[in-house]
Amino acid sequence: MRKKNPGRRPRPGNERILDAAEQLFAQRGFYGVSLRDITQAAGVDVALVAYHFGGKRELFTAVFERRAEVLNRERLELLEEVRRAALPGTPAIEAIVNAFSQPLLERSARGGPGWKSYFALVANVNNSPEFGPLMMTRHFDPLVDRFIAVLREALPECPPREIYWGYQFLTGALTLTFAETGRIDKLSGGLCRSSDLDSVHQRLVPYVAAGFRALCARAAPPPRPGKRAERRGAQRR
Amino acid sequence: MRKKNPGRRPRPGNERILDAAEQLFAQRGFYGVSLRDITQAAGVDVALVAYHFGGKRELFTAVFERRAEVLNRERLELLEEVRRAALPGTPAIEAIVNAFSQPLLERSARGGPGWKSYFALVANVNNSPEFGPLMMTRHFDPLVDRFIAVLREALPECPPREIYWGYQFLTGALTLTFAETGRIDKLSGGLCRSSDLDSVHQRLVPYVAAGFRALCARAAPPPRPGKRAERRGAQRR
DNA sequence: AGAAGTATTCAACGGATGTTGAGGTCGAGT
DNA sequence: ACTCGACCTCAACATCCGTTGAATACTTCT
Repeated sequence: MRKKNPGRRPRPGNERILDAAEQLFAQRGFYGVSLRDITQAAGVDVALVAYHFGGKRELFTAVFERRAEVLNRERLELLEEVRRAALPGTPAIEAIVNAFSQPLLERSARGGPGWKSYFALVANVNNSPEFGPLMMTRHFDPLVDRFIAVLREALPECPPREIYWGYQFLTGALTLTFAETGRIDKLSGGLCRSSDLDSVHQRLVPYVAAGFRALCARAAPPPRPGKRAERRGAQRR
Repeated sequence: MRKKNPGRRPRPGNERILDAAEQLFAQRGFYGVSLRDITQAAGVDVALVAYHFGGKRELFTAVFERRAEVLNRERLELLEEVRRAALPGTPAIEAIVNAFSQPLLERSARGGPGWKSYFALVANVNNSPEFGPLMMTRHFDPLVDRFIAVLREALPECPPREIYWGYQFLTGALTLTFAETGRIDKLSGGLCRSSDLDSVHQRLVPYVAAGFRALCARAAPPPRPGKRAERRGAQRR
């Protein structure tokens, strides 16, 4: 299993296929790309896909799995670190949300074009009724479970249901961000740029943290049962 | 072998095609569905697509456009009504967000299967780098501009940029909701149901409103120079 | 009833798709 | 020197794709 590197072709065929597939799948989805598109972009023969991966579907999941493991390990470590640092108390919501989203945004912003494509692909998969439930659940649920457990520790009076919904909204916001469709660029007349993931990160964390707190406040109204406050804005922190 | 109209054909061919295309496109995206899939589901001949719409692409946009107009009119009316009702002041953030999302969630929840598919399709398009910028911009931007203008009136001290980001997060959360992938059902062990859009609505509004306020607070820290002054790199406008 | 126009079907086209099997190249192990 | 197995190419397959033009059914108007 030696890796020869004849300068012409810097990476072995299977990795070149994964790279090309990553970019194209992210751009146009599973059905929008043909194996010939992929192998032509990778500079290899069509049949290599069957040889290395078995078929188109397996290639798709291989692309998806390639980076998931590294990612989840890093996020889990960061989460546990945040949790330990806060002992004997519990971390701030901001810190938890940060541990969840920062590794993603960091890699999408500065991890190179492969990572950028990868997150666009994840965004695609996450919103797909066909692939979402299968692939996201299989590769990300253990991490998400842990993340939600820590959130529950940090918000002990908040019904779990509220935390799940809060997580769903967080994921949605993140997902659209990763798609980087450039729509907000046009909408804002250039004031915001989809690609400016640092701006996103600075804002997403407080946004989501405030959202979580609002959900908790809604579920457990203040101890003093005066008149029903209805939907007035004055939630206290 | 002849299908001679068993029972009845309640709708003309072009609408049956639109209905079938709506459902299938929502499920598997533009490239994941063939014209034969669609016309077979609609019970008509393949060639009818070319006759009525011109081609597959045009059918796709026709599906997208069909419900956009009605929807935007209703949302705009609701928004203006909310604005008028608050005069001479400005509406609460909650009311504005509600005017934006309630017509969507209401129709997805109780508008019938066509509407449900439609929103899943919009979710798909919104996250697509290929179709998103074109189709969303063309059909929804005027409404979004108006919505953001009202938000700016209601948050006069908030830099516009923050409002655009807040809107982006709102759209992302809404979009994932419409996809109804069922993932949160599994994650929560049945505690939450993707299809329970009333639960979503009750929670999305306070979540997003709190998020907007947090963004504004972050951009314009309180006038009292207390402990929070150390945030350097602040974005003054 | 007949003409006109619209709606729908039929059959076929060239091309693209995913997959397959047989063969080729090349380095490593014996 | 020879084999072996990993990696890759080539050519072909059956099928499906979107689109097209001509033929047929149905409606409407006169």
